[in-house]
Amino acid sequence: MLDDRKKKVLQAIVEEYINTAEPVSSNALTSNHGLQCSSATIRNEMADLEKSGYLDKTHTSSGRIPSEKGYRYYVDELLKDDDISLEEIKYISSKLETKVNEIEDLTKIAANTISEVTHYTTVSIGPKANEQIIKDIKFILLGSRMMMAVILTDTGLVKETIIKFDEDVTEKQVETINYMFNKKLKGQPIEKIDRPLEEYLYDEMTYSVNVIKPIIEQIKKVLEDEQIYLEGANKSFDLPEFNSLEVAKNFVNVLDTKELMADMLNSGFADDIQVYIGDENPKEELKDFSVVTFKHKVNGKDLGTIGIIGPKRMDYSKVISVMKYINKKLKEIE
Amino acid sequence: MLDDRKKKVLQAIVEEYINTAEPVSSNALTSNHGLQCSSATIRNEMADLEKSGYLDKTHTSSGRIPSEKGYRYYVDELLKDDDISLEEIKYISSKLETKVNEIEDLTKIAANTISEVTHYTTVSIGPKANEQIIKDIKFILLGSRMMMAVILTDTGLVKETIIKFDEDVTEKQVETINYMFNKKLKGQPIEKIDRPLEEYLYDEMTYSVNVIKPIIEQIKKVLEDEQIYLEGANKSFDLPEFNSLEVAKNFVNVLDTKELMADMLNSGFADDIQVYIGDENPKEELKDFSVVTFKHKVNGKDLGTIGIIGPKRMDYSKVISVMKYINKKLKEIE
DNA sequence: TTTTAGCACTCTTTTGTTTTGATTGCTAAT
DNA sequence: ATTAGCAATCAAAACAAAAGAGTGCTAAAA
Repeated sequence: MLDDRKKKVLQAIVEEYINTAEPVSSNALTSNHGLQCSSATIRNEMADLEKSGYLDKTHTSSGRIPSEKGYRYYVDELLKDDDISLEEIKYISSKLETKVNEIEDLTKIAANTISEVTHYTTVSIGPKANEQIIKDIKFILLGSRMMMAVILTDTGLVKETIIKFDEDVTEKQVETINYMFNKKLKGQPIEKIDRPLEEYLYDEMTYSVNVIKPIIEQIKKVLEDEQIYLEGANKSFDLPEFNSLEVAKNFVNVLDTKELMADMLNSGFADDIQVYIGDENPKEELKDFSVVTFKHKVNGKDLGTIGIIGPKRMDYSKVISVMKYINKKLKEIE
Repeated sequence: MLDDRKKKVLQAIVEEYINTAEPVSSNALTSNHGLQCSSATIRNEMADLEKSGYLDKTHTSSGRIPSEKGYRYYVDELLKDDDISLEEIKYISSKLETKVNEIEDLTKIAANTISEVTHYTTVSIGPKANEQIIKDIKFILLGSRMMMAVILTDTGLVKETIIKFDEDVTEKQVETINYMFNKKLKGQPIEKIDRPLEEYLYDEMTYSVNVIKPIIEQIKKVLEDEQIYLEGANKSFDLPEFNSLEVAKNFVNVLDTKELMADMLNSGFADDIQVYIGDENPKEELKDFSVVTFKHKVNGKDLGTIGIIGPKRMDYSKVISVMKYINKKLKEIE
């Protein structure tokens, strides 16, 4: 366990490094940071902290930088989670008051707001339909061989898709389809749109496979479809760590890989805020970055996930404060 | 006017520079490129070409690189537009055979294919609704205060949107709305959904402003909405010009600015392929890049636009060949 | 008149060396 | 337990020299 002064030193180093991106020297900590001792004493403390793995050196005679263990300790034990100004609160509130017609948009707006307030890159993904309960399905004929299906869920999610057919479909058929789908699916979870349902419908209805099959297929497809939204990719490029071309390239690569982003946002089951520091990231490609994710849930139902990607030297304090505040606000809206 | 040998020299330099990204020396051109003369002669030709503005030097004793005028001449006069292999043709064809339910998807697939074949970053934007003719509008009640509007146009474009109300809306009202909108709009261009229509509807229908207003507003909003799709942002980072942090940063900035991308894709009225080299770009921010855009049109109706963004040292030959082929293929599909 | 060989000159790139300065770790004094 | 003092360490900056690639020009050859 770290004694009080060690905690203070560690905290000071983490915060200083987050601010300056430069290794922190023993001297730098004597001036402010409320440490009442000489640089020599701090040097001793730093040596200890390094021995226990909380700090790293870039070379023999350099100042210290936090190790991943150091960041972790900081996030778990030393963090302030109310690092948010009145202006920021006002700004966030006003942004979240935007009227939205689709709940996905709320997640997008939240992600956009987080990116603006924290100056980090965010990614977001809409609600996962799978867990939701079907409230209503509507089929609308848009042409002789084209139909739209609209699925409404208990959380207010609306998913619609166009379905095209190789043969004509009549108004009458659509009515039956409407009736049958609703009879079987209303009140059921979305994953009930599956193979057994398809078989059942083949039996019950006299229409050809050419009608039922595309409907099921297309609905499944649109429900699985995970659209990723990116905000402020350019913001990261102003950070000094992105002066290394390798890091910058890696970053663009990561952002460009939609599957990776989706996996990242879907990993972690927690309802709340998750912090992944460097190697803690489930994805190898993210090992040089820190990721903070937060799932927007209501009654255990996923309404979308937002992730911040930044350097390990991320301003965790600010990020977590902002996320907590937004989380609170979102819950109020529901 | 350039004589034959000068053309050959210019072409060789452009192509060599596109390949190697290094200033081209007089010596490099003697070996291959079918020039039957010594390096001294080539040096003289190069000096001439530089004097006429087709070539630049990076410093006094360096080889030459094409100037923007040089690239322009190359694109206008020296380009081969059938620089496409059998494998590429096969690959493109197979990709474009993918069944799509919405025409926007076709543009996305084409953009993705172009990015894969050329290894450049592409951006794409869906069809502009404005110019299209309304074929049908459908309103579907999704709840007591929620409605969906679906607009179908003559080119097969389908746009749908959710509209929420502050008061209850009845099935009966929806029927009237359906009737009125279709009566006024069927066969009309989409821009007819405007203020005069709104006024007319206020007069004709007895419903409150609270119903008509959100419908018109939301429909207008969704029709104006321009979603930009990005493909292969990471590919550009493998190019040597992106070793300059400034260029890389600029590039990410540009891609991140959706409005800029939209403007870029919307600029230029031509039906066909447009090449913007460096300063020719209508947007200042793109002056270090070359952009090739291509509008996918059928009967003069916009079905989406695709843009390639890359270094000025872009492989115009390949890019234009691929675009031409894809353009041809797309026309076949319609 | 056009082409080419030859060579001095220019400028970048690379490599090596020295200097500077920040910061530590350790020792001995407080 | 803390601190002042100082040698040791190492990165980064500044400087210098050498190497190499390529041109432009001149004068000879075609």
